[in-house]
Amino acid sequence: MTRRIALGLNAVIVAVTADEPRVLTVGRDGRDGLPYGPLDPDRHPTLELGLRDWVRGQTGLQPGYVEQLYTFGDRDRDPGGGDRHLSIVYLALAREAPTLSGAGWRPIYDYLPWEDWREGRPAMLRREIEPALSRWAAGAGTARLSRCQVAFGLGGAPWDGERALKRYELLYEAGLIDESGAGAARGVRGRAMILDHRRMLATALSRVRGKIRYRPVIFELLPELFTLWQLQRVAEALAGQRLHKQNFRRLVSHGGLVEATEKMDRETGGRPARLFRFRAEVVRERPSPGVGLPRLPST
Amino acid sequence: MTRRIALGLNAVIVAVTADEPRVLTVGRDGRDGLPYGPLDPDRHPTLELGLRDWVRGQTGLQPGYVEQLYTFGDRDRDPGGGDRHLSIVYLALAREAPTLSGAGWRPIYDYLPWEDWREGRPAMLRREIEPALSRWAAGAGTARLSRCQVAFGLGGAPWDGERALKRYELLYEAGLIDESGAGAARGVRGRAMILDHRRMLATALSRVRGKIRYRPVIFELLPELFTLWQLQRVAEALAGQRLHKQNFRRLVSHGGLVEATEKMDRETGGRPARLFRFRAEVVRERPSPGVGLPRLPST
DNA sequence: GACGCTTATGCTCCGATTCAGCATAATTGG
DNA sequence: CCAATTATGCTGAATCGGAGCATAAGCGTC
Repeated sequence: MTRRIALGLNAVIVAVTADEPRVLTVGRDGRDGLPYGPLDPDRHPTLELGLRDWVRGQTGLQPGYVEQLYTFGDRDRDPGGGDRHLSIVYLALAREAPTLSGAGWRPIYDYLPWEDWREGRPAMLRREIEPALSRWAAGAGTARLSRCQVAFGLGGAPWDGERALKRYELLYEAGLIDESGAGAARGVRGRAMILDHRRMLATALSRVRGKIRYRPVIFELLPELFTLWQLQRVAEALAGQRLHKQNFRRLVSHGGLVEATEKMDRETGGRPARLFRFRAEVVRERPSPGVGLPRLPST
Repeated sequence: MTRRIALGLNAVIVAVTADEPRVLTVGRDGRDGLPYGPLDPDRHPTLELGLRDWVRGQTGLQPGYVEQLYTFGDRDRDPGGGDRHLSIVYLALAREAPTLSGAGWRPIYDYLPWEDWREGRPAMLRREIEPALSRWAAGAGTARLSRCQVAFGLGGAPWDGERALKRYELLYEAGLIDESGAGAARGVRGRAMILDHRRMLATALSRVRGKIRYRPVIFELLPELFTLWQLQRVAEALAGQRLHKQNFRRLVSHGGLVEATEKMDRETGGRPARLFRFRAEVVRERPSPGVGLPRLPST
């Protein structure tokens, strides 16, 4: 035997444009995939530099913020027999910019539509996902049912945006995801990706939703100057839920996360909005500065 | 050229005994290291199973809770020339148990003594670390100084337990850590480990301190039944700081994290303490149940 | 220019949570 | 019985987060 190990680098590059969170994808065989390239021990002194190298080459983009997300290496992700394929996945935050042809920005919620609660609870949850999960959990002990309830906020449990990965894994395990091989579900529960790239996306969404609460990473997605409404729309896009406008303003301004400038934005349609900028000093004042997202009570 | 890639698995196994957080180490060449073994693509269907396999073989331990921590792969961690060494590091939580000879439990704060604030601010911070960092930051622009202040809670910034990794990295970068090669500091700033294993430990400490806030993982370190005082001591040991007793009790009990049993512990020396157990149902009621640690105000 | 529409922004009220300390209960060892 | 020790309950101040009202400042229409 003695299979060899192939080590790849993947990037989940996130941007928010037109109030929509998007991920940078590259087309492959007519299906979507994430930017990818093998680690080259000679050319890449660090993993992160290797990743940036591949991203630049495949998409033309040079993201600012990059952090390691997870390393996927289970055997069942190998395409055929032969080598064992591991992938070290990074999360990157960027402002949307033109890309090389072949790459493009796609709404994250095209792939994970049940995660977008901004227009209320997605109807597909009740119409498709809940019945299917019920069938899957029926007669399989209470553990499975309980996992479904916790992940999807059923039976009195609250919906937690940060459990996006758990939800994806449950749907996958239940055979409701294209990638799991059950052709019957084809196209129904969100757009598919190659290999386990959609799982990577779900991992990234979970991480981002958690992270914006306690680290000011959201400003990586915004221009230097922005209105509080723009900031709120980006936070809502990532969190997948609406926020209370006045309270959001108070939290970020009283929290010292932003500071007002003299400039105004007159394109709002109503009263002009003041332009703000990120206050980098906040990390010296508070232990975990981030945008306050509400902990939704139960459904 | 064409260097090959060697893929290893490391475990940071944490337990708390006698009010002291400990890590499981194995001796190598008279120095401490973490349990380690190469990934075997044939024997290990998943990374986690591979890790558990190595841990059991080297220490005799079978930890309950395991999660992936980080993948280290920068070139500068390779011992000599030749292959590129990557390591996928896992965090495990366990109850302390006897181990095979060669392995043993060591206090985490032996390696990272500046992280233990339970007896007040460690004197070494003012006596050794602050002066050395000042010298290192002097004349190197404000960015370096600012990083030191944020990481170590200087100049009005608060001390944040979760920044343990940032602190270790700063000390390393400043040449104040044995492992960074500056022999002058030998033994002064905590016990050393082989390779970059102390960095892995710092990563694990950061993760644990963050995680106990919003996931009930702390119960992995406790027996089935425990008193609230035992629970608090474990939380204090990990957080590296003292907590207010009455409030801690109220947070965990009113928060639904634990439930009282009929049993009592009479070994307390004073009034017997009620024994509690973890309430697993709490994850269905609250989005992020964990033990409440105070966000320390500035120093 | 008055009016209505839209968006921005400031402020209040209230309930929940957190912080700090006091008070009381139930043991043990003299 | 008393003092010491530990567990546990409770109270009041301070803070935070949630929901809404009120006002400001632009636009277009008549």
